[in-house]
Amino acid sequence: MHAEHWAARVLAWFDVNGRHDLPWQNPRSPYRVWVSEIMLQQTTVSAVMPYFQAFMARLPDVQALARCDQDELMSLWSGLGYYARARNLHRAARMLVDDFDGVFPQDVETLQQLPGIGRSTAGAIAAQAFGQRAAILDGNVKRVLARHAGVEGWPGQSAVLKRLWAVAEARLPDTRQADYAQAMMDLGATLCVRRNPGCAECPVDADCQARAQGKTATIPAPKPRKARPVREEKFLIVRDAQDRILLQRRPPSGIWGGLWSLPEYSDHADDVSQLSSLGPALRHEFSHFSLWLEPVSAQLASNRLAERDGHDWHTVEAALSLGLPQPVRRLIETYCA
DNA sequence: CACCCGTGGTT
DNA sequence: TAACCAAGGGT
Repeated sequence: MHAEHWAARVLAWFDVNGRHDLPWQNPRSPYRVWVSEIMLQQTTVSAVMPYFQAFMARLPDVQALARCDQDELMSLWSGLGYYARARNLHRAARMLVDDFDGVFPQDVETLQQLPGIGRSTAGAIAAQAFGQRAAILDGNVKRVLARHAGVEGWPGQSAVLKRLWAVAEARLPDTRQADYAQAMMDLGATLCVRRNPGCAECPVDADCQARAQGKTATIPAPKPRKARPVREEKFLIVRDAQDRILLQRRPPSGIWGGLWSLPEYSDHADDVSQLSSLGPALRHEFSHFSLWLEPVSAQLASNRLAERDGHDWHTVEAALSLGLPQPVRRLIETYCA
């Protein structure tokens, strides 16, 4: 496989069939590419689109992001999930302003030292924002290369991953780095999809190993799944004399880190005098467990809970403008509005 | 390496 | 419905 023969076919396909109108492509700046790459981790373009637009309208450059406060950032990220990404984005912005004079580094090694930027994201920024000859290896590219080169096994295994990186590096062209990176992702996202790939329209179908061996359904191998434990928790809806609700800021790391949420009964059993169910439990899926959220109206035994650090009364309207986890937002909309 | 970390859409 | 899937990185 000659790199230029490979890339020429991919790029020719991209020119006709690729995505050229994504919000972060025009205008394309290092800041916009960076934010989009972080937002797009583990999710889909359609989910990111509205978040990206709102984010850019409010925080148009790295300086604005660096000086934005945590609550506003979490409000902008609320509902997008994986909130550590937002916290890392914030930290990286302050590093860029403080240590890099607000100017993005252009090389993969330095980019990778910023929190939230791993090898693939560093490659994506280097290639797309700066035209560097850098490989990316996100889920799309893994699928394309694993199939075409016939690399079997689950890409989470280090040996498989290592082979895929080697293939990715070996096939880099000498020109059009930004287009090539986008082309590979587009090929994976629109044609070389997980199920029922569009091999008939594929520009590299002729020498695809998985295609030749009838293995497109098994390459790449899926991640081995484990059973998800199920947990349940009573979420407390407590009102004060002005009909405000009690919220608590969650710890800075862990599930929903840094977001505002309803107090949970298991944390505050001693402070609650009366409980009454408000409705059916709401099921929420995390990547590694399931949670039943039980909406419960509660009376406080004393005002000790409300006076704790990180606890505050909010009107329902103010609460809904905060950075809330999606199921908590749903509970408040359903039972407080 | 195993686990942690969300959410919405499909099958 | 449960399972699976979608532009990963941190610990």
